Amino acid sequence: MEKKPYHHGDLRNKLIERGIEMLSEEGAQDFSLRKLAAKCGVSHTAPYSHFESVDKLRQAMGEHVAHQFMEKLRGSVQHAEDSTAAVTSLGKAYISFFSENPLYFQFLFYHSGLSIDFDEKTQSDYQPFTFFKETAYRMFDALGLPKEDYLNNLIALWSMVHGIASLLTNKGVRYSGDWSEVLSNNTIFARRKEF
Amino acid sequence: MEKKPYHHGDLRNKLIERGIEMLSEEGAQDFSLRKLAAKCGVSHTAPYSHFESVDKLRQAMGEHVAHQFMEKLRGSVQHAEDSTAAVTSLGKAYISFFSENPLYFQFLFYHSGLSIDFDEKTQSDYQPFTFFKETAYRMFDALGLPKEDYLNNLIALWSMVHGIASLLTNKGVRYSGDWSEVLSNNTIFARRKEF
DNA sequence: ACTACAATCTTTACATCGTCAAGATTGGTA
DNA sequence: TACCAATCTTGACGATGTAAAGATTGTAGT
Repeated sequence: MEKKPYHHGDLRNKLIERGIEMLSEEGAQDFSLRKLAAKCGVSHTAPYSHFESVDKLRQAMGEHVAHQFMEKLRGSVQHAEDSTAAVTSLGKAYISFFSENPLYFQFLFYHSGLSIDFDEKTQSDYQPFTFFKETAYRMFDALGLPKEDYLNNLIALWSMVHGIASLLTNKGVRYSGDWSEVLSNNTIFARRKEF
Repeated sequence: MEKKPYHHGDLRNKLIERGIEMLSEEGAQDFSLRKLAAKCGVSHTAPYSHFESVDKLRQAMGEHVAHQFMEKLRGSVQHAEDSTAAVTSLGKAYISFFSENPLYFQFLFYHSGLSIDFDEKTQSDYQPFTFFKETAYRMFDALGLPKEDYLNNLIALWSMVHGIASLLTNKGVRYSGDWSEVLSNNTIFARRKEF
């Protein structure tokens, strides 16, 4: 859409895109403003014309990644037969997104300034969590769950999916099995009367 | 046990302890070797006599925190009536540990060099995961689960607990409810036939 | 008791980092 | 055409992790 806002090129967008590239290659740890500026062929302070600090840049990069994430989540429920199937494929999409880009997890949840508010009734932002919530609540409706259990079950579901993503993207954790089946194949929660 | 290994004091241990203090106060982001050295009253390169790099220091700090973590987990199952109660209070201890020290989560799982191997049959180290596994398997025995479901259910349980800890320690996530009840009060996993 | 040695700590130096201030470049606009 | 404001560069600052060289000092060997 908006291109070449100025004479030296599309720096703002290039910073975001090459920044995310850099992230995928080197990790959030080794990311640096100066290296990124060099990779974009500009001086080390040029980014300050577009972002007031490196944190604001990270935030913009985070929003970009969050957008990709959302696209994946949205696409995953496109052809779901019912609301339960929608939640299932949503969870799998959540997990496979980070499985494909392990470095995005750390970045998205710890460096992007993203926020999730479980208390807020109306989540205004175009955010992954809102979408997850709506999809889950539709399933809860279909299952006829008591309304007062909605929030707790939403968080339980989200925690499980998020926990799987957190573990599979952790370099210190090794598991040769299929992470996306953890959600499907567990039987223990159905067995126990109370934890 | 081993104290004052040399003439200027117990620097190695002091670095670890004050380092963890610093962490609790300022967060893993603002941690710095030089500030820590200053806080210990030594020059900024003195730590290099005990740790070859800042990452090795973090690793040692991680092991120290992991030890505290283990103490908490061990204590939590001390008076459990049966194996199911043990798993429940273990999960709650896991969650409340990070609830009390939110900054430890990031540190322990991303900066300490800790490793968890779900594939390994015999986990040799004195590690939280091994303990969690043994406790969970004891419950699976009591419940008469099929052996081939053990690993998958272990990971499902761990993911849920870990996911809750991950969310509650995330500064971008707000939830005024009680995180430690998420594990207990969910009903959705018991309801669904298959995800 | 004296001498070496090795562990510990200090000083100095360097490259890299994020950021700030001042000035140069340049496209659009009046 | 002249100005302006957005964009980019140059140079500098303090903070960071770390390498190299030298000083200090407890301990071991004679």
